[in-house]
Amino acid sequence: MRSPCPICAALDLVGDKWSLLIVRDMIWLGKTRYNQFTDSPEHIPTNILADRLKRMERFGLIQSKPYQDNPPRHEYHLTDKGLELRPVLIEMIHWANKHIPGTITPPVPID
Amino acid sequence: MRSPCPICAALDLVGDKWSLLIVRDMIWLGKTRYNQFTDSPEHIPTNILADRLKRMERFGLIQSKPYQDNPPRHEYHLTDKGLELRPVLIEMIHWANKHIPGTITPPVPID
DNA sequence: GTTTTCTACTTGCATTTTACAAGTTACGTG
DNA sequence: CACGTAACTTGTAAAATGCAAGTAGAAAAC
Repeated sequence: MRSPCPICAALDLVGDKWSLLIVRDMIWLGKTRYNQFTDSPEHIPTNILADRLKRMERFGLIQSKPYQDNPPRHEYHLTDKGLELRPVLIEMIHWANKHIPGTITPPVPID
Repeated sequence: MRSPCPICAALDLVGDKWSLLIVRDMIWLGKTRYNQFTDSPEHIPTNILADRLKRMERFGLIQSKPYQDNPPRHEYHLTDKGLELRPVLIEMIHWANKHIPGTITPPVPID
């Protein structure tokens, strides 16, 4: 930890360009599998996705459950800790819709 | 822009480990000068600080005002666009205080 | 029943970003 | 006039990111 500041601590976990987009896909689009995340319009690189899924599981934001044995495959689901990032994302949506032209209010209800 | 998604657009501006810490210092600690930011407990590297101040000004999150001519020095102040990141930060504080042990509720009132 | 496609990754490598240390420039103090 | 301070800049090593290609097994297509 860089400091005991809660904002700093949060940024240590999700302060990058990709983690919160994965959370977004899980919360509002119900995505759970590898391919579904790579299909998103931002086109996350596959090595970054693999890394973030591992990282987020290590941090307790998501949990992976195997859904077949051979070859081993898993689905990724948000834990409570991950799910509760939702208010943060909602405020980011409000802010961006107000201040960044060209952003589109999501077609799904956000709250 | 990677996509018109508001969350993605917000992350393109502040999706890194340092920008929001500078905003935090401005909102709750009233910091405006270079040295004040380097004094924070996270110890931002000076080149990163210089880069972020320029970047955030380019994005319209802050505005720099000269307060002396020779040598040229400026103070940095949040614009409305920057100030309104406050609800995002507040949700991050709530989240971290609940889910990351060792974080300390800030000594200043957050809302 | 073999070739092709699909899923879920991993690997290699070039580019970019970050981190740390040291240097610079002009002013302010004793 | 030596010394400290504010606000940077520069150099360089380390880490993160991005892109393309490769892989292994299963399922689908022909």
